[in-house]
Amino acid sequence: MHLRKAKLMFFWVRYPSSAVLKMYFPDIKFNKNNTAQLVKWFSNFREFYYIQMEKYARQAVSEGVKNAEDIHVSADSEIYRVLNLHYNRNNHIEVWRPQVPPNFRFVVEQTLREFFKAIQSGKDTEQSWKKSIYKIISRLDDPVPEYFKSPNFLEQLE
DNA sequence: GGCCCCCCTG
DNA sequence: CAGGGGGGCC
Repeated sequence: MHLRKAKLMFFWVRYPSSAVLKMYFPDIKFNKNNTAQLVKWFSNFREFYYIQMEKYARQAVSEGVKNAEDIHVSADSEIYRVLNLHYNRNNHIEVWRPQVPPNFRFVVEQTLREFFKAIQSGKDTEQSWKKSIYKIISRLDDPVPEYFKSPNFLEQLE
């Protein structure tokens, strides 16, 4: 399986269905096991992502940020660098293609704001308070570029 | 049953 | 990241 490629896909999709994943790994002969593994990878990717989001959102609250709208994420933001290090360790996208999709920055910003609002309003004390946030973020997936289907995708990363 | 997702571990 | 368990949905 192609872990690096899967991680790069995360910049576009946080909740890809197994059907979509299969389309973007045309060179893989899927079976129950590797399909479950790929799906599991994204689950793990999301966990890392949300852990970081909660961490930075709480940091914003402690720093006295008043409104969620005051939270801004740019390529220079620490959170952005942390995420890039995790999903794009060798800056494959930058060197090979123009850039990380602009919408990813937006998604991160939205996620931070949602966590911030939940924490600030004390909803983080409720049972499964993250569920509603997950639902919102799940609607922000973008189409994965066609070039991810290229048989030479991984080679082009080198 | 089968498929997903989340949670918690190691 | 992989394993295993719990719970929801069809």
